[in-house]
Amino acid sequence: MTNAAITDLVAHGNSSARIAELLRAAILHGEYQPGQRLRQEDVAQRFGASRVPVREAFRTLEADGLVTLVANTGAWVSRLSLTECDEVYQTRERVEPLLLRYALPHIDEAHADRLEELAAQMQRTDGVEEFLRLDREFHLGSYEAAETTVLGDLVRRLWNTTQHYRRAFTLLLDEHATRVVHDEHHMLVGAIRAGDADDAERILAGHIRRTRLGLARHPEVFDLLP
Amino acid sequence: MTNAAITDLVAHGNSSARIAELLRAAILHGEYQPGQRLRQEDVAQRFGASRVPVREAFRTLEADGLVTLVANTGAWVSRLSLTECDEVYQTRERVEPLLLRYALPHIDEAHADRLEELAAQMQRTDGVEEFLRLDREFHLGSYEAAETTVLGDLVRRLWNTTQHYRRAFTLLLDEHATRVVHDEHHMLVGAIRAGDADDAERILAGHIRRTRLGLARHPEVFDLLP
DNA sequence: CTCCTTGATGTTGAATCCAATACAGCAACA
DNA sequence: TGTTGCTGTATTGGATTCAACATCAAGGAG
Repeated sequence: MTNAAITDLVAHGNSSARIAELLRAAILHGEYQPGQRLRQEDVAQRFGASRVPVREAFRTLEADGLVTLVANTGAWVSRLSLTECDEVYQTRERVEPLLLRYALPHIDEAHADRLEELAAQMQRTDGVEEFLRLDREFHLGSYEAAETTVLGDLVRRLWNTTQHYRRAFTLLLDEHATRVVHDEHHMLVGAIRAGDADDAERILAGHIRRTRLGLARHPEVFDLLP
Repeated sequence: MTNAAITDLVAHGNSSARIAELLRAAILHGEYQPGQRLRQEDVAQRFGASRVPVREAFRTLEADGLVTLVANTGAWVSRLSLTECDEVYQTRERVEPLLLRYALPHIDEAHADRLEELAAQMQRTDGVEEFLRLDREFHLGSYEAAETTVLGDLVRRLWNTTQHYRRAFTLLLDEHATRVVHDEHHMLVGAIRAGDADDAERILAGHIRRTRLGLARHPEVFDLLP
């Protein structure tokens, strides 16, 4: 979401749900960094509300894993350790292939074309932010057709918690690694087109696993973060 | 948690976290049924607090999947459809074996003995509530040693969302099905003792899958709920 | 010089009060 | 008779106000 879009929304009606949404976007966008303290008063002022709905928004984002609350003390943007990050990736490795399986039968030709186009765009871009956006759109886009309730939310949450670490990690990708990533994206589209759920699951699990192992080999990623 | 324990806690200091905890326990204990409306004023009175911390507790439980909030309208105890329930079980089938794998290397002899004892107790009991309590203690107990943060919470949440359905489903188990469940529990302890992660994963996944398929064969479970 | 106590200050947490919204019941009309 | 519009009431949502707690700095005792 762009900053202009955020500002637009501020003008409209107030609600803790709105604040949660905007604050989530702001955190994912990198406006607040992991470990940074969130003062109720500041956030309230920023969104033109009182502290009560802000506290409710904090509770929502806490459950999303984006904010860490400590009673009588304060709120911080969540900060994952290397092991926690690894844990999230291991979980994603198990869960996302299942979600893709749910989505598979509902992905039509046009949808697959769109995914392929995203993969191609990703290959052409140089910007890190652009890459992150496209990658997110590609993967979450491939799950979009799934008619699930809990599972979809769960996966989105896992993505959100690692957003900052994806950004830092992307900076460390060498040419070879990048090439493999792109190859896997195209293979994934192929399996999706063929409607081969087992194959798609295998490729996706491998894709996530590769990222996880890459992350484990580059613990310095965590030094790039504040 | 017993009702007495709940009442004890009411007397102590107030906080939205405390209310969330007590309300969670009350819902899981069956005091509030799926689909039942939760009025802020009622809950506030019950726990001797004002509506503000209750609203925060609602937000927490919403993220837990126990409460469903509709803006400007109200809060209800979450009610899962058959497909949603199936979805949760499919997710558990993927995720819990991973958590068990995390726990496995930290389970010592004494811990395994305790699990075996729980499995044996479960075999001896006739009461549904007792069975549910022991089953929960057995499985979550087997994960207890895992030094995880997100994954453990995630699994606990999945268990919570299906608590009412587990209760209803247990009532429908015939003698044969019950026997298979007990067998699998003992096989699981065996694999845990042997430290065989692959085998333990396989058994646990099958165990959860069997329950899921049983649930799918007995859609009348959902008629037992209000 | 170090460690503990003690107060000042800022921040969080909760209660009360007020506004806005949804809902039920009733009435008027086609 | 069924539908639509209106009004009163119950309930939720948010702002303000006040209390409780944590943090930090300064000062005093060992």
